[in-house]
Amino acid sequence: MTPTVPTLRDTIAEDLRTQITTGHLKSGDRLPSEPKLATHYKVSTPTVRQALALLQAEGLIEKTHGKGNFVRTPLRRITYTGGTGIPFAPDLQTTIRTTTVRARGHIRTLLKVPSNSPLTEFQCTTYEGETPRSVARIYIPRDLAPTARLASSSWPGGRDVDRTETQETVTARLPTPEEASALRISPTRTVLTITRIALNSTGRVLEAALLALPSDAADAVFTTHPTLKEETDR
Amino acid sequence: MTPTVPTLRDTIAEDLRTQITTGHLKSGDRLPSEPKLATHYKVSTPTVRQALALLQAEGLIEKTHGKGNFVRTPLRRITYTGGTGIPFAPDLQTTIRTTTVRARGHIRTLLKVPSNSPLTEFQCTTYEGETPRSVARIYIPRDLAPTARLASSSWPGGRDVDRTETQETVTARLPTPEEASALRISPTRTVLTITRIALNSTGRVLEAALLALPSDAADAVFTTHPTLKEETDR
DNA sequence: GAGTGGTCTAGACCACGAG
DNA sequence: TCGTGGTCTAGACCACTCA
Repeated sequence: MTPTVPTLRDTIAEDLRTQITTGHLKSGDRLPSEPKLATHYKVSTPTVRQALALLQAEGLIEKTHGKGNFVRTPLRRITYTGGTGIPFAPDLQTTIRTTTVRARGHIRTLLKVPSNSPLTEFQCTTYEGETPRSVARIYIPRDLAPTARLASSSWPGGRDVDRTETQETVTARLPTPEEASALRISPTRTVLTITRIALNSTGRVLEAALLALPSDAADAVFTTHPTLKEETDR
Repeated sequence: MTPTVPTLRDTIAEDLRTQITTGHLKSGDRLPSEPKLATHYKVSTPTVRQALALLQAEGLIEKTHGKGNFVRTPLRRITYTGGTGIPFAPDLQTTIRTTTVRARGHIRTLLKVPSNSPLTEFQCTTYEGETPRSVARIYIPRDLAPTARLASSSWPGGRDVDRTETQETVTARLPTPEEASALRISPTRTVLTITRIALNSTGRVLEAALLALPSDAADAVFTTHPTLKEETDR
């Protein structure tokens, strides 16, 4: 059903796609310029551009204004592991900026703290070489925040306090302009977002974290060992 | 930095967006036709269409060939809860088709079974009224599959066997053509995919599940209660 | 300055939905 | 049949990159 006739842009995209996947066009290669592709395929440039937009959405090519269209070097996928701090992979560097902010809006709701109560905000960016691979904002009530050992390996709001539960919500959406520029991706490329809150045994929220990762090169992995409660409460 | 000048399509999209969010245009309303919008904004129709494409990507409007562009009735978000069977929300109906297939390719790797070993495949679609909200393919080695009680509330591969670990990988990507038609979404709308495997205490894979949900109306929630092992192994 | 992609125009024709 | 959106054309001009 719905055997719709492939459009010109689809057939052009399909042709380029096979050239890429068969290795005819290699990683990092520059594609012919758009006018050249247009004359080659005997179509107008907008049609070529629509085909390229498809390949861009699939993550196969990268467009750079003034330089050309390039076969995308496949990014190694990075993995966010549930319950941990920030995405992890070998050879990732992380920069962290720490500021103090006042609780408001969504963050306040997540942390269940009064309005304007002081929070420590960690702005984390993970890099692979020069390429940003994830951004995170982590908020911790200031009376819980570690102060002097940010450079240590232990994570803020981490394992030294009793942390009994971590709730993580995963969604995909278009990036905010800030996220797009921080990750250096096009505003049309979706990001995988993770909203995480950590609770202690009294139900107090120890931490709220908002993470964003380019969805075409990121996975989030969660491993659950069912507890007795989960086994019985249904 | 990068205070790029907003383009025509951006300003048009922004105007329509505020009209929608302020309630000027209500849920289900038909937008003026594209030529009318073009004359109203004093641009050409392709420019209007680019603006509409942005709103479509954001999930704010729905385009229907031959009928018009409509403000999208915001879909209630559905939630997939980590470790469970399929997405859940009130008033969701589920259809399940069961077949027997032979293990091969990716599925075989996930289940760690020999090639061509028999599997029971559950093809699940979750509906909210007439609207499909999730699709799932669940594979279980046939010797583990429940046979006579599919209609019961217990889930295949479920809690009656010792299931000690569930690993779930969450990604976002463009839907396959099959997923797009099954979910009745445009092939350009990303889906949130969940790949889940369940292990028993011997490490045997009890189940492999592939789920896909439209990412603009779905969340995946994972709650982890750290075990002693997780606490200590770092 | 040469070459590239980004934006936009002002049309054309086709395909779909509904009366 | 009519109005709608979908596809496509053949240009124009601007903005960016690099030599």
